[in-house]
Amino acid sequence: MIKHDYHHGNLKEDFITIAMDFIAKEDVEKLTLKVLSDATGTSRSAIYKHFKNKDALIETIIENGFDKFDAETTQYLHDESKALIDKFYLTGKLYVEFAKRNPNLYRLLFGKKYAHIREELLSIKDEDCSGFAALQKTIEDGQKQGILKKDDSYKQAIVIWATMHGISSLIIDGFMDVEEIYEAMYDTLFETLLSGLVANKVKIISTIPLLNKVLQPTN
Amino acid sequence: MIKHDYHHGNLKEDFITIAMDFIAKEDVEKLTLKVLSDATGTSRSAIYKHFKNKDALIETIIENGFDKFDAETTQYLHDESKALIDKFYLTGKLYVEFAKRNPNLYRLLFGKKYAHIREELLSIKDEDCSGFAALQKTIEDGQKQGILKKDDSYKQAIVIWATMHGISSLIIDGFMDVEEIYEAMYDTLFETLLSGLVANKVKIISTIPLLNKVLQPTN
DNA sequence: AGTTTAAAGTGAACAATGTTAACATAAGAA
DNA sequence: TTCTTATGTTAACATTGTTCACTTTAAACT
Repeated sequence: MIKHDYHHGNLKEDFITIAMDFIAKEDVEKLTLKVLSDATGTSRSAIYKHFKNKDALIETIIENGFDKFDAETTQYLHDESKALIDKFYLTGKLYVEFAKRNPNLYRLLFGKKYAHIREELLSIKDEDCSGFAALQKTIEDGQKQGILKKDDSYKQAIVIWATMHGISSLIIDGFMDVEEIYEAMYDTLFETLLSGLVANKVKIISTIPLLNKVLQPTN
Repeated sequence: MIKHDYHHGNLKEDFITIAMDFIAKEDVEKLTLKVLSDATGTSRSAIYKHFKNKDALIETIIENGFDKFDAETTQYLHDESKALIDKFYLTGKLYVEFAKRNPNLYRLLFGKKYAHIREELLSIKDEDCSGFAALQKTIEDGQKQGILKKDDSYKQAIVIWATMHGISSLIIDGFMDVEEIYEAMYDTLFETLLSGLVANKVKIISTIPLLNKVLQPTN
């Protein structure tokens, strides 16, 4: 008679940790319940005592994923020691690098497959905590300081987001030889993007040499 | 004894047509072999006489999909009756609208899931046929005409592509109330993007009022 | 302490999926 | 006509998520 380890203790937490670790390495499609039961040494159906179904686990992963994403990408937006323009440059870089470092998680958070779960989560969460709101606020600061064109800050935030999302997606979905081209590509992209956002005839203050060189008023 | 319809005739073509039609309406994930066998009135394994496996069918769909994509998005790049700037504006709009009209196909063509198939296909195909090459050539024309900044045309093409891919993905993957915001959003995005690409002190010729208003030299 | 109860495990079974193998039929070439 | 081959069929398989009836154990309540 086999002695079973009933009452594992913190099985729920283990499932979450294992799932997060798995997604750090492989696509969420390959995360099966068998992977989880094998890793925890439990039976295939043990997980159903802790999550309603697989989607409920994914929901937790997405929740944790957004926390991780916010923690790793928004820091400069709240860092008042940084010049405003630099906030955009550095935050954008953190964004793309997060996607590069966590391609499977990024796809899980921003892809279509689990959009229904994401929407449910984001509708519950306090929207003011999100990175998007912080971005929008930074844009509004830029407008007040005369650095950015006075325009709908929501639209401008979307423009910036779409650009970063686009380059991130192209990179992690296999359209670019990442290590070769990434650095130069990001700078070109950022220059182009910001040229369209900054107000004319304003001297840009930045500690990043590239930005000083490129974004000075032309007249 | 049931009379079976052996030798369907053009079953392979039917599978392809049905699959394309299916993806026009639903996600490729839901395209199962059962869907195909039911739709053709054949057995579950009939498809294996025409395709090595499911991936081989998907490969055909992707191939057809790229043909469709090129046919529906690149027309203005070769239309010499259009002003150069308008080519970008109109092509970008066709791009986003293709994604909006064919979200499932767009995701299939540009997503990660079948990237291995896409890469195999694109490595075989003549690269000069692709829309990207046409975009790059148009950029080079713009540089020669002094309309666009003289820079690496490959990088500039990536910037434009990333921007359009980004906004398209955000829209079809559920981040925007599409009908509400799309038109205005696209214009803002395009203005911002193009401001960063055009050469300064050059009068832009366009038949699109928006572009005339926004992109004139400021001095 | 002893009993009850509920939480947290187990294994067997389901239907749906892609896939393969053995078999059946029909069409065309010899 | 006969043989071969293309093109179909059915049955079976492993893997997937999921449910159900059962078992065990920790803790709560006399």
